[in-house]
Amino acid sequence: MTKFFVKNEYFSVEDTLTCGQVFRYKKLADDAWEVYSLDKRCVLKTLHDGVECETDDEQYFKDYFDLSFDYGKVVKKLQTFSELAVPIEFGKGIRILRQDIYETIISFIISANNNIKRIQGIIEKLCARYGSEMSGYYAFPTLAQLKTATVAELKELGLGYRAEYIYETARVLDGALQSLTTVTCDESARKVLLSLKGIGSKVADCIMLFGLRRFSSYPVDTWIFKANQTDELNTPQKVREFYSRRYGEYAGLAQQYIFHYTRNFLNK
DNA sequence: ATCCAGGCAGATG
DNA sequence: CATCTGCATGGA
Repeated sequence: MTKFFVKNEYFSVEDTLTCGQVFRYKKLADDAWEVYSLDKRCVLKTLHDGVECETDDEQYFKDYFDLSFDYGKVVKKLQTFSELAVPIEFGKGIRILRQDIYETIISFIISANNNIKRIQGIIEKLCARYGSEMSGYYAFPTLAQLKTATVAELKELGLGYRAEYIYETARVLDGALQSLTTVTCDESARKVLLSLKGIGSKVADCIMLFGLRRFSSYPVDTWIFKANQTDELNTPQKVREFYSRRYGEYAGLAQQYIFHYTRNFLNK
C-alpha cells in the first residue's frame, strides 16, 4: 500500500466520482471516498491543500484519474460559452476518468433505461457473484468469469431484459475488444460498439468518452435531453448533433458539467 | 397507480 | 432514412 498526494485545482474527488461516469465507488466519510476499477482499489482523502490517495497500484490510479492532463486550458475554452459558466463553476473539479474499456462496456450496457442507484446495486451484485474476492471487496469479473453466467442467473441480479444483452455481448467481446485496439478514427470505434447487443447511440457515446477517452463524444441521455431540448432540437439525435458541433473537441467534458449540474439542481 | 431512470432492439412507414 | 412500441425493475 502506497500513498501519493495530488495538488490540483481541477480535481474534486466527489464531483468526479458522482457525476455518473463510474458506478463502483463508496463514500467513507465527509471527505473520504473509495473507488474500484477492475480488481484494484483506491482510497481518497480530501485535505485542505489537496487529495491524498492510497492504493496498491499508484501508477494505475495516476493514469485512471488522468492526473497529467491539464484541465485549465480546456475549462478556459469551454467558458467562452456563456451557458456553461454556471455548470462549470458548480462542477469544475470533474475529471474524465480513463476507465478500463471492458468494464466500461459492461457497466454502460447495464445503465440503459436505468437509474444510477440501481445500476450501482446491480454491478455490486455482479462483482460479488462472479468476481474474485479481494481483501475486503470483490473485483469486477473478468470476461472469462462473466462468460460462466447464464441468462437466468444474470436476471437474478435484477438485470431484467438487459441480461440477454450482457450474455450475448460477452460471447463476442474478445473480438470486439481486439478490433477496438486497432481502430484509429472515432467513427470506426463507434461502429464496433454499435454492433454489440445492448449498445445504441447514447451508450456508445458514454463508452467512447469514459472508456476510450474520446472527449468529443456528447452522450444524450434523458437529463441532457431535458436540459438541451428546444422546439427545433426536439430529438436526442438533433441535440447530439448540435451540441457536439458547438462544443467541438471537448464536447464530452461540457456534457459532464451540464449533466452533473442538471441532475443536482434542476431535478432533485 | 402511474411515471421515470445515463435507451435499446425490432418492426413498421 | 425516421418514427413507434414493448420492455424488467424498483423507487418516488
